[in-house]
Amino acid sequence: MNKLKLPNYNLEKTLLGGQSHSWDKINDAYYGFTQHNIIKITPKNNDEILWQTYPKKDNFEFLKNYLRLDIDIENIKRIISKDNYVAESIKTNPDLRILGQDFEETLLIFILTQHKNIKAIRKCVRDVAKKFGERIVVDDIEFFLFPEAEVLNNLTETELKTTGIGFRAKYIKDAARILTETDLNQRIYDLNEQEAREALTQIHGVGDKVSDCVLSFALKFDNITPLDVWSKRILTSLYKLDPKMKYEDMRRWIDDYFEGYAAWGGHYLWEYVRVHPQVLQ
DNA sequence: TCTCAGGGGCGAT
DNA sequence: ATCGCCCCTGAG
Repeated sequence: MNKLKLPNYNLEKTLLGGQSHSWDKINDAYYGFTQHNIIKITPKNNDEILWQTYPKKDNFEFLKNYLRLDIDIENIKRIISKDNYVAESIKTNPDLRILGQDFEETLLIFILTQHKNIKAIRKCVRDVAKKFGERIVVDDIEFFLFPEAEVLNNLTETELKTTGIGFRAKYIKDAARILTETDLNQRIYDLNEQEAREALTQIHGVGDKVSDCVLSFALKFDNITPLDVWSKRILTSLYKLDPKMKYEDMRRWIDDYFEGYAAWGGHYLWEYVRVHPQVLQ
């Protein structure tokens, strides 16, 4: 295991919160899966971690990028502390972070999240991994990598549906096809916000919300936060926005409000009301 | 056992 | 611009 100094990083809220569905906490350690590796992180002494990646060991470049170790969290918290709701959330969820997850994995998984609750999402993501992903054993625990687009692309819609993903199967199929047959996977990193969104919404089954999940949770657009039903409730109920506002106008509003850090401000609010839905009353 | 809604998006009006 | 429906799963 490698040791890393990691003060002010809320592993619990960051890894087990709403931006990733790939982590489990088992005996005080966090285990996560991607399309390429299993990551184990064990908190130690409050301000450091022990970590390892499998099967390719010691992949620090991956970890550094995934945890976004270069972020100045204090500065961001200062910028987004605009009101009591955010301040309260920072207290409730101290040092919650935004991750830099893999593009392809994030896209595929958030396609699966449509019209599901968190529990169902976690189950169905694991079902897909278990059925079509590579098995890796760490600490005598069985994990599965999330399958690559190329693997999914070679499956029929019927085969995909054996995992219980229902109408999302044809969406996964179209995404897998585009990821396999085009260079989107490389090109996406050179695109600006508008171009990236256009490229993503070309995929059948990917709309505003899912593409914003990808922009925010994978592509590091710090000014974008996905506006799902909960975020919309927050904006209309707490911030008195008109419920009939178009998605695009709400997105512009929250981007402006958090001065380019909507990914962070929006996520602090989202985690807060998820734990305390009564504040929306 | 049955009903119902759930981290959206599509296709028909 | 609005609205029913999509396939499945877990909660009540």
